[in-house]
Amino acid sequence: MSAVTDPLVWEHVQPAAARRLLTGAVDAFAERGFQATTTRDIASRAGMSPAALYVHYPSKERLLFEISLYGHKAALDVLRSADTGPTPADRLRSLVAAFTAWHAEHHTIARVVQYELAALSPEHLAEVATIRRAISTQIEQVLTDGVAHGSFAVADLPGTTLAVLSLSIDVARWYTPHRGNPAALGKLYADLAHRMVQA
Amino acid sequence: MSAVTDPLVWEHVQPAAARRLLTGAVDAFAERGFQATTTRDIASRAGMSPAALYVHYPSKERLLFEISLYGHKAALDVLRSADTGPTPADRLRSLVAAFTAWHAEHHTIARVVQYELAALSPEHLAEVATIRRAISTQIEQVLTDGVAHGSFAVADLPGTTLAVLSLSIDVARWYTPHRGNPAALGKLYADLAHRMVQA
DNA sequence: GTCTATAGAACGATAGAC
DNA sequence: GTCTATCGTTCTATAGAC
Repeated sequence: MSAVTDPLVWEHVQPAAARRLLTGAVDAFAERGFQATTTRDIASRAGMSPAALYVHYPSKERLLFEISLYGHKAALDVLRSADTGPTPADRLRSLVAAFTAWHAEHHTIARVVQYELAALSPEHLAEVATIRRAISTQIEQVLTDGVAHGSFAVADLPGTTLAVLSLSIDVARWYTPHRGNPAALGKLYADLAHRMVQA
Repeated sequence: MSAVTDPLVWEHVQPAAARRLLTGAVDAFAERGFQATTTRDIASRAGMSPAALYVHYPSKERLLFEISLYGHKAALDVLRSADTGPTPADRLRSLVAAFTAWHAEHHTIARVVQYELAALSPEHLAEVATIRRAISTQIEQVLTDGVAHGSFAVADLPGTTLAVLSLSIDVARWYTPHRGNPAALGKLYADLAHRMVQA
């Protein structure tokens, strides 16, 4: 079962018809991009006529926003839950493993989250940008703590924060299920990120 | 002067009208994506009517292909020229510094190269895929050499190759000129990549 | 080689029946 | 809440004058 079409992921979307449209939109946006996806395509993936979409969503952009907002919240939740461990090194490894595995496991949602920001309205973009800053802060804080603790050596804090995030985010670009499993990839990337900052 | 609109970069495209269309297309594709860009937009950036585009290019996709093919060749050339140094560590640092700086300096071309592959025709995609494999091989070889030399410790060779490439490629997603200069970013990333694989 | 004009198709979104 | 039908717009690409 694909992570994207896993109904548990979108259980909070009601009624079922709205959920079918939303999961169809995730698959289509991830596969072809927002601009190349037609409302007819989304509706037909949900087994409905083009007009039925507008009963549940006022526009194609609103559908994108619902996906992007939920995806950003889910990614931030994953990071906040993973920020545990006795040392900064343990916390960083846990953060990177979880964030990377999420991008692999949910690579279709992640692709929409990371690569379709430009298609959002200015208001909707501002809303997800707030969450993006919180995600970045979560990584930056553990690096700061590691430097204070003496276990990390970081010459450029904002630059290294961005590099650690980059490593996980880029997974959404290339990942397909046949290219390794999310947990193993998370472990590898946790190791690589730790080595990047180790004193 | 923006790297993209630097006429020296596209000097080989003749006549000048074709070059103006091509640089307009690079800017538009990088800014809005291939699907969201209209032929009218490209033509107006070149100061021409929509119809004039078709005197120089048979389709919008062909314009994308010319940009993507040239961009891939330029990226591979940068890597091949940078693969120098007495030790694998020196070579890796030089490769990552050059590849990263290229993605920053030419971030608009790089964005088209890395994020618009899905809009290419199957035949054109196959052609650039050949170059992409050569790019990947260039990094993988130096990692292999470093392991044989005893200076690198790499648990997962294909996974680490991809991670090193990811770090540079993702620069195209977020880079703007106000976020640091390409050479400094290249140095930082060379250091981070080296630490990722150091024995 | 550039223009104006437009063909022909597809798009997002709406109207109104059931 | 779903359908069929379609509105009004916009798109890629072409025709033909200059």
